Amino acid sequence: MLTETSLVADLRRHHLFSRLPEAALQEVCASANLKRLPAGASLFHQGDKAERFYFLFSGQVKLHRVVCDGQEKLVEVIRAGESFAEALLFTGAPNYPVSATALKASLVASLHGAHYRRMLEQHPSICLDILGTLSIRLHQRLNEIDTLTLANASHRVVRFLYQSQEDDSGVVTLDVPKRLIASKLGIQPETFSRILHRLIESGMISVQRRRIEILDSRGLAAYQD
Amino acid sequence: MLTETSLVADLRRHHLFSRLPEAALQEVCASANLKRLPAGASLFHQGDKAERFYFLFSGQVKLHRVVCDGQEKLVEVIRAGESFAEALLFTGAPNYPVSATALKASLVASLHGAHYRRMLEQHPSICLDILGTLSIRLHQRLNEIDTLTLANASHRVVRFLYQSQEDDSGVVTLDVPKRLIASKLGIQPETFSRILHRLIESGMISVQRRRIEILDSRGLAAYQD
DNA sequence: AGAGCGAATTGACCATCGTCAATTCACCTT
DNA sequence: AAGGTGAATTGACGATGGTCAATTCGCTCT
Repeated sequence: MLTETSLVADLRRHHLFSRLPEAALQEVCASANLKRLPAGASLFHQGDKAERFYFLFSGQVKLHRVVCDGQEKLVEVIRAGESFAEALLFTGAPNYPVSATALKASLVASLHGAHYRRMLEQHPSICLDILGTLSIRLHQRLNEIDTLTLANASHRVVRFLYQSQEDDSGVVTLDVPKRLIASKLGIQPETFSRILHRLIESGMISVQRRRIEILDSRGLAAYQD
Repeated sequence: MLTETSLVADLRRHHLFSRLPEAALQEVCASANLKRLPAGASLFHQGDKAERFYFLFSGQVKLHRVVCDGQEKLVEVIRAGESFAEALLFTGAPNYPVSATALKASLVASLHGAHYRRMLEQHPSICLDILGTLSIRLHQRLNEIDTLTLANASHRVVRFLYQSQEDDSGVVTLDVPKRLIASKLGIQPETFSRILHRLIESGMISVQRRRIEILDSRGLAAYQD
């Protein structure tokens, strides 16, 4: 049960809920659970029965997969104000395709999927909005696949840096450990470290802790090996 | 303008149109163009203004991207009865993120996106169906990203073979040239050829032209290097 | 401030895969 | 049937990136 008005207001700002009539939102909140997760806590595991989806009020959660040889692969980092595991609302898939683990202490709402879905059927106009965001995610994935099939690791890192800078300021602030970035790029932490080093040596970037600055944007673009 | 009843019936079978009222479907057909493409013909290019989406009646179309160094990357092969480029109906993205080229002589309907979208707003219940298929695609991409980040090329090939066998029969029939498969897996044609060869030598599979048979399913599963 | 711990870095070595080139193969046209 | 074209294969070589191990760094907890 979700009652705090500031939290309900947070929900309201999300596209999954923004166009719901007041009564419908109340109903959603009534069937919601609030969960506090300490850093490192697991929310659900890949393969678990998927009945609920989530909204992150504060903190940070990672979605990740375990591939055959036990290696972990980062899929996405969820930030405050974002929902996750909502795609399976629509696929009818019975299990989570990823695991969710808190990176920092987090506050999440757990929502009942079937319940929300019934709500949606009564307010179908919202579907168009959701279609929009889902399509955008699809394109993001397409982009990621591009990155991963780009010939070599340097390409991927450079591309990652480009895509991660906020409003072309040339500044990239990593909000997760470097080894997770490496996992997302499909390379080893050692390789990631070495490539950054090479970029520093050639004067393209500078790195302090988790803050990376792009010094020579066009040089970087041309770097591509 | 699309009038042939057998073609309209084909459209009807597709989830984008199956639940449209008769009058709405008529209207969609009225604004449709029919196009014949010889093998190798281009339908649209990556970056082109995206106002139309497509339905493939017969033949085969590939969606592909060109990455920085001029290499081509296969994204998807479209088969008869499938629609494509429909995701951008909802993203509002102004340009195609991929190129479309006929692999075989093909017959496609070209549909006006904005027109269909207006139709959808009047029949919002269909959106739920579409949400379903879109979500499924999202999962497919997730799977593909898994495949691509799996450590080595052999893993990817083995995984590809598994996923491509029709109903666990152990038979995989490639419907595009091997070099395109290689491109989809993010490896070179030479590497693909060598890996298949290794699998043949160890008795895991047999290959005749484009027909691959999995002989030792569990051995293949264990192969993983 | 110091101890402890995981992350990050660095070095050395080696397997893997990409590249270039030559050859064979399959299919299509004449 | 012969010739031509692009795909597929095979070989040789080298660069790239993974693995293992040792060391340093940075943060947290006492």
